[in-house]
Amino acid sequence: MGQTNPPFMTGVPELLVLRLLSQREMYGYELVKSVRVVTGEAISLGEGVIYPVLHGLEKGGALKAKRKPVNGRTRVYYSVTPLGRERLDRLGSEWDRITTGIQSALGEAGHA
Amino acid sequence: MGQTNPPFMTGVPELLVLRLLSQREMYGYELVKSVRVVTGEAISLGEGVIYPVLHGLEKGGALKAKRKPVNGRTRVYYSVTPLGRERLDRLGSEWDRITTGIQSALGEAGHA
DNA sequence: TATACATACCTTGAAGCATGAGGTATAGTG
DNA sequence: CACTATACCTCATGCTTCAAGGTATGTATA
Repeated sequence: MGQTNPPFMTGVPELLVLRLLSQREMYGYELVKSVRVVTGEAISLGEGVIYPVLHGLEKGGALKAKRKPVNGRTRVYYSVTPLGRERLDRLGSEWDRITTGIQSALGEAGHA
Repeated sequence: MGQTNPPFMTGVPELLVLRLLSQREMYGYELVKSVRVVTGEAISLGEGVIYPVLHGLEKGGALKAKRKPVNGRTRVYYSVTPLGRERLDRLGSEWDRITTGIQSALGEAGHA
């Protein structure tokens, strides 16, 4: 049944979604593919991850949704609100803080 | 009640514990303080995090425990087994893969 | 017509795992 | 005698990722 709690992934979907949407508005299905591209295929998020994150962020006021009918199908475009930008800033700082700390720990290369 | 699933921390305790123990054997209480030091105070893991990780890794054969009485108190020293080293390598690669991917995504600095 | 695949939205169950708080006990210090 | 440091431990909570499955339209293929 695969892995439900893969290492180092907690918070990553939210960070990536906020980051991508801070550059331009996108819809869920587009985000799924975009994440793969911008991470150089390193990270792949399924729709089962993206949509809940989108809904959660919207409910929290970090995103704004806008429905657009395109070719008979309906797309839901999301954009980042000012509150979402704050959240992105905070998450980004946290990301830096933690990766810097770990890099420092891993860098103590056997200088014994 | 604080945060139960803080961003970016999943898998981090295990990575740090394996990394520190790969350099020299240590006991739980010592690890708690060591993590703070080697991460430059960026990451602080409580005993409620360290001990379960230690027990899980030992049960999985990645660590070996050795009891030593010191000054009337008992210390449980842990060292990394060959299997633990493999696990550390795998976790380390995964860490690199993900951080590289995210850095790449974050680096797309508004070139719009 | 039927088949299949891409687009595009969605929900759900499972379960891992960090966290804080709390518990036990010994040694040393004021 | 109280308080702090050392040193071990367990537990409930609940967030969050994930795979799998569900609905529906458009388009290409045979």
